[in-house]
Amino acid sequence: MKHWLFKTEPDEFSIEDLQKKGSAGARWDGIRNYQARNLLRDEVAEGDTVWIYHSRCKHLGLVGLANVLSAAYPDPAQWDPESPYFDPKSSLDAPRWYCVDVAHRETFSTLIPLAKIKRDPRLQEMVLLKQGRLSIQPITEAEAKVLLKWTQGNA
DNA sequence: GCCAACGTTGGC
DNA sequence: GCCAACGTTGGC
Repeated sequence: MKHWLFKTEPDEFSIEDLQKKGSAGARWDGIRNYQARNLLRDEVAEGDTVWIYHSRCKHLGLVGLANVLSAAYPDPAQWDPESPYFDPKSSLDAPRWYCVDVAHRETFSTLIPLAKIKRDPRLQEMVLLKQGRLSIQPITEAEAKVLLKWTQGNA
């Protein structure tokens, strides 16, 4: 059971939006970066834990948890000419982009700010801090333990 | 909203 | 297959 960090811009799709989807969850689509795609397609599994991160907004940080409902499947948006995620170079027999379904589990009563993560010596190796521009990224078991401690009593 | 960093595209 | 131009991400 792995831990992942999924970034989202709350102006586009926030944890509140995810919560409104209930147990049916939401399709996490529109991933158009090969490194993120490879992680989604090859490593993200049903039952994994997703830490939702709000990026490009006033309150940057981890805002809650979600469950992965399905292993990756081809993102239908890549074949929809009306979609902003349409990719004319992707064919039906060789899908280029993948997505997963996730369901809201919990919203933290107080977010874990990016600044707090940056300050903790145990979290300096987080992909979040090491590498920008990656919207799907792994969180190690040790990192997750630190983060989980911070959420205790916050649910 | 700015802009640095970085991934992608496409001409050569 | 190089690399300049371009587009996007994402913290500030």
